Amino acid sequence: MLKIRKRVMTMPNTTKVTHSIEIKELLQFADRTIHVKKGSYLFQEGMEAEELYLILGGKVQISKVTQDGRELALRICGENDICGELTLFTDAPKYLLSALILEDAKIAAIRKDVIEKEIFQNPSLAFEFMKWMSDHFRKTQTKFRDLVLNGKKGALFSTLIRMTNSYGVHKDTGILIDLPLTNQELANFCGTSRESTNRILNDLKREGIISIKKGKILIHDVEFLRQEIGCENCPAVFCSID
Amino acid sequence: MLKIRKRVMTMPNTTKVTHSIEIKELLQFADRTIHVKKGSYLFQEGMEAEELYLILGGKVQISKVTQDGRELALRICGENDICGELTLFTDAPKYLLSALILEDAKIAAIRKDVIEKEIFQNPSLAFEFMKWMSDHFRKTQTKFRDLVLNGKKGALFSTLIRMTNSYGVHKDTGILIDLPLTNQELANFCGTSRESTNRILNDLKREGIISIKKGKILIHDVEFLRQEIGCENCPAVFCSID
DNA sequence: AAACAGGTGTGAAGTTCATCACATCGTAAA
DNA sequence: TTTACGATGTGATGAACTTCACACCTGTTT
Repeated sequence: MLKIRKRVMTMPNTTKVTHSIEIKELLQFADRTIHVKKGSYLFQEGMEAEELYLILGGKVQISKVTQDGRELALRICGENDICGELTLFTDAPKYLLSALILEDAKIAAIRKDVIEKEIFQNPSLAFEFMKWMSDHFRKTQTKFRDLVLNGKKGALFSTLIRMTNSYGVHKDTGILIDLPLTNQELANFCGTSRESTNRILNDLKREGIISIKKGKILIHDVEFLRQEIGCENCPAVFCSID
Repeated sequence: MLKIRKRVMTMPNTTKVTHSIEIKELLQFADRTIHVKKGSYLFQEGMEAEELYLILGGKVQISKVTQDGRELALRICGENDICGELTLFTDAPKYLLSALILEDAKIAAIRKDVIEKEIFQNPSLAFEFMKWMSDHFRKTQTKFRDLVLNGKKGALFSTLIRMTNSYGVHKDTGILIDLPLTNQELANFCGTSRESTNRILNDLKREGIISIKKGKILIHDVEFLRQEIGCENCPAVFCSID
């Protein structure tokens, strides 16, 4: 049974702000464009890192695999997102995470040395890149807070809210998360077991907060989820999964 | 009772790398230098953010207070650390976190507009700043992993290890964390209750892993803590609390 | 010396969560 | 259609963690 905590009324989120106009400029420095099939890896943890990637289409999941075989999913990147960025500005050129293709993708590869040099010479690009890093950092930090402070239920609610901001499609009955997700995949984002995730989702279904159609989650009452985790309604740029 | 998991042998950490030589350059753009007393706040969540700060001496704890009054501690900054950086490159000029002075501090305040302009005009500074942001991001991300995947004990172990990297003083019996910390303060870093933290610390004492002298923790066996959380022995730049 | 305050130590009870075990469901292949 | 397989749903059990309650300890004030 869900316990609803009483909360002060909150303001609605602002709409999603993308950096696509600026970040897209990176495309001109691309070394090559590649097509990668669902199920394969764009890169894997420990691999020599010489490039970073700009997603042109498709979906890529960034995750970390632990020594004991568990997986912690961190992001799902789509069009105009950047990944492999963590290896920039460092002399240890190994990928720290793995990038699994969820949906056939078209990706521009940009050499690290090229982008580093370009950033160095182009203040405007440097500025945009810093802005992106800064936004990206806040996403991680707010997610951190949600997962650490609000237990496993908080982790799941936070993940769902973020997914609506990144991949939500507005319907008249609510917001559809346009990603095919299994319970296990969702659990990997929360650091929970598949069973716990399943139980919480079923509680939400019974309460009419969500429903599931063909493996995709439709959220009828996002506000409920927000209130449960004490959401401060930060702009959607800082509350997304990409 | 502690349960010791078997782990593969790991390599020792590299020594701490600081960015002080480069980041210190920011000092020339400082607007003013201020002295702040223990117990007061450098800034608080929600306050108008017009400056960021370079710590010249003393200690500052960065934390987030939740709606229901709990506190999540994120960093302890000391000499040459930067704080208030999250408000850069954004139009919503409010501090997102609070900065409590733990130890009388001398701090240089740098106006946001000045630093942004300077970064824009000085590629070398921009580059160093990005490097710093990038390192800082990885700290957060590895901490995230430790806290989400390894339970509350993992959170505490991770926090202790990070503290040895930031404020550890090598003694012949181990590494002394040179910070006066109460159980509650430590718990705030881990998202746990004071009691849980106390119990885990006492287990560690009984096993001879740590001992406590005058409110400061002396760690005899850091390697044990590392193995328990499946530490990958990343460089200390990415495994610290500052 | 007595009183006080903030921090520590610990049992007991209750909640949350992971794990195991197994039934069911839906879809795609044989 | 039957079989097979991956995903879902759910009880039971135990471990991890929080919460409450209170004793104790230590240094400081009166």
